[in-house]
Amino acid sequence: MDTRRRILDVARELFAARSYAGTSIADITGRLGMSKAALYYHFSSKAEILSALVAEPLAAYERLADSHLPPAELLAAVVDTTAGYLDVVDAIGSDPSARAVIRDLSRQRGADEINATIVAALAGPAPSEPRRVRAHAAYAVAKHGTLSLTAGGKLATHDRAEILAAAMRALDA
Amino acid sequence: MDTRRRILDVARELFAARSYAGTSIADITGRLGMSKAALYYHFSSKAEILSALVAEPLAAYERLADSHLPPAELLAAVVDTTAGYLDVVDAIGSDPSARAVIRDLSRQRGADEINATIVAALAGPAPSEPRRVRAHAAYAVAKHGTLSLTAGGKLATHDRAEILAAAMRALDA
DNA sequence: GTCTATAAGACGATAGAC
DNA sequence: GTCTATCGTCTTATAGAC
Repeated sequence: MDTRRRILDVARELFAARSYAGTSIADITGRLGMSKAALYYHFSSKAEILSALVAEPLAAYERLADSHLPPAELLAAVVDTTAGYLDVVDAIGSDPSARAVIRDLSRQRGADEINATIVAALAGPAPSEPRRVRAHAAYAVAKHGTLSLTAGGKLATHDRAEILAAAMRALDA
Repeated sequence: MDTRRRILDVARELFAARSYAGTSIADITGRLGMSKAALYYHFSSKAEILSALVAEPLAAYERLADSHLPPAELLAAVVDTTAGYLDVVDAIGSDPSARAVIRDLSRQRGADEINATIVAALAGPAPSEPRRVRAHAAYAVAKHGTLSLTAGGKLATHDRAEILAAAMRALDA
């Protein structure tokens, strides 16, 4: 059962470097020193590896979208969720081939729709056009700011407070 | 010579939807109703299609990184460059397989390094840790905020002013 | 659980006719 | 400038032995 984890770790790393479509099963098993058939004992398809990788973070973002939290708490939750699943968000959140596979994985809402829901929650009901723009800006800070800031490492407490404050300033004119 | 443009248009669209590695030459020619051999009359390889697509926007970001503009002007230039090459940035800027190919295209600085240079310019010389965090936040607004805001369309003048103001607020505590 | 071997097809790219 | 046909390789996935 530890082999499963090792496969997922290597897959995440390679998907981040070469994308899902650009990574072959042989690439993964080659780095692990095992045969392709051995991998298929643990996973029934390539798509299932991706699915196991994204299921948890995707569900977390989905809960956020449905949380009805006020803007300040919602932004904090976006920062924490992004930091918490940093490696997966980095590896797969920006890979079109992975996103396409996830969409076809019989899932109702894709990542794009979840993002849009969160931005709408930040903007509030019947937002003015400037307010809508500021919601996009704040979400960009909370998600991509956190990502690029903590590239590779962990999010320190004082950095968390600072990025959250920046997101709030972007939201409130 | 118009055929070349039609190929690039379809390639950009498919790379955005399925990534570079996830798009085959047959996918592109299939949508254009031409044979694979016909495409290879206009481009000598798949990588050359990608290269033709990204050369101009990549050079534009590189000029920005070397511009030594003060923060306010630099952020405005990032917003305008991102909006100006919206479709390409969207299609390829977030695709790991494309980024890997571009890196191997005998180019000195990759996209990651260019981004880091711009963030460093925003932070200024010998920045404090909070200032460094704010530089990441401001760049996230200027790039990803602009991207998600104008998804598919064009950046309106008043939206441009609003996102720029949000980026400046993120930068200055 | 892991191996070797292989099926069945998609892939990038080319040859040569028109 | 575009076609059909094909080369050699890589791909996902499986069969069957250990």
